[in-house]
Amino acid sequence: MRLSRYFLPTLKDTPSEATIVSHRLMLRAGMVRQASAGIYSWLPLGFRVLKNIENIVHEEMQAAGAHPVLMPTLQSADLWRESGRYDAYGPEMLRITDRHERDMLYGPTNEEQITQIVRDDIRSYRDLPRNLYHIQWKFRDEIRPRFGVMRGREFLMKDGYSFDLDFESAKRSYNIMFVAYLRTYARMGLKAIPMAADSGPIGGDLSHEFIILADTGESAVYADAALLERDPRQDDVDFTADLEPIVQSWTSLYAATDEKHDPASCPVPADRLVERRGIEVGHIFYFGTKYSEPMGCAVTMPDGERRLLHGGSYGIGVSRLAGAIIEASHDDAGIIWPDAVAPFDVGLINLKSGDAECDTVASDLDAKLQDAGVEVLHDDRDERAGVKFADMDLIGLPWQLTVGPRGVKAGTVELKRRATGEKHELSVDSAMSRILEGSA
RNA sequence: CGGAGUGUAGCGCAGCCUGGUAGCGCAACGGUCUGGGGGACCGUAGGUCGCAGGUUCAAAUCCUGCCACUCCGACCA
Repeated sequence: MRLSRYFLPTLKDTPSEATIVSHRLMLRAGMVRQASAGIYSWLPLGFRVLKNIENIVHEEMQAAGAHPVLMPTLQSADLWRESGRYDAYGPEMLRITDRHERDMLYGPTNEEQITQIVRDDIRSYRDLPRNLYHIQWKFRDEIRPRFGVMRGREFLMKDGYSFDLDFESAKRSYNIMFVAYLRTYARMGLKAIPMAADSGPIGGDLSHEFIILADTGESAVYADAALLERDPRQDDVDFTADLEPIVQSWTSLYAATDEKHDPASCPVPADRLVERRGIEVGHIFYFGTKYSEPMGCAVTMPDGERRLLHGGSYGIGVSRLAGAIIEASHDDAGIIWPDAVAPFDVGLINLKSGDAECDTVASDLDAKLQDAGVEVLHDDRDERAGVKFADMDLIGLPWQLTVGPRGVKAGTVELKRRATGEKHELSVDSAMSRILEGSA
């Protein structure tokens, strides 16, 4: 992509409304613009990040056996009256009336909608278990939206729902999502720690929040130091096997948000207890028959018995993650994207746009990288070097490749790794191979 | 919803107290010189001062009401 033809409105000054770093950087890097309180437009660069996050979520959900669907943003109030939540949900739910005076609502979540779908079309125990999910915009009319996309009113969420015959099987579904979440966050370059959470009025101890650590996080978290040192990656998981040992290996170590943490009863000795800041990027819970009972969601068993389904729901804040990743990964100059979610792999800087030799070398490199499957943002603007370097650091692409008259004469280009700042003068070929190795 | 603020050019801000020609920096546009970490100079363009009403010869400035946005608190992916 040639920057001269792209839409990347970067800012030198920080808009005054932004106080936390991810919000500032998302505005400055031209990723988002605020439409109104807690509601954002996503510009090309931000949209690419959002899509990358979505893709990882899709891949991991499907690897774990969940099936993608797409449910509407607008739902019927009658459906929510069935579960009793139309009245239970407070002013946080945006209520709308259509031209026929029918009560509608902009979905803050989709338990009712998915339960209706399953109720209508899953009739036999043979059809279970099932796990359906979608990635769709939600609206919650937060009392006070803030922190940019980290706590917007409109936000993109992956919400998934499992349906099982009994607790045993529902617990298996829960474990699958637990492990899938670990994998999902790890792939984004994040260390997300599962922490015991309140599961609301129903459902014992089966609820976990996934928290990533960031100095600017909104809530304090307390954890066993051993937990923070764990490598969150979960490679080669066999989702058909018993996942309880993996889940246990995480949940057996103490971790709690400040709401749940009680210094008096904390089992971790002081020297091993670590206090950090965290951002919630996911929440999973098992809720049994909370929705299937009032909404009559049941299947027929071999002996003819009608059995209510046991449900769980699983959320990932997709748009929040874009901000959360920046909170966890940035420096004074700007964003430092983990490779997997970066909007482009390489920022190619032509220092002397208009110079025949530089133009040729840069264009060739651009083409070669693209042929090799590398996504390139090619800064071919007629700007001064400092502007280009500053913009490139700001938007935080993993690799920066600089083509300038000095290097062109010597037959080299400069390759910089954004995360470390490490720079090397290399031949075009070895720069290429470093990038291909590094991003593979 | 309680508390505290802010609305003046695309962005960052001054001017308001003490009413009298609407300003600065950056960005934009044209040009000259430059050219490896946000360069310099010359020129141009851009504003119903959030909206409505009031006071006054005269309102960005004083008064009233409304709206929007931000920050702190309780709530949430």
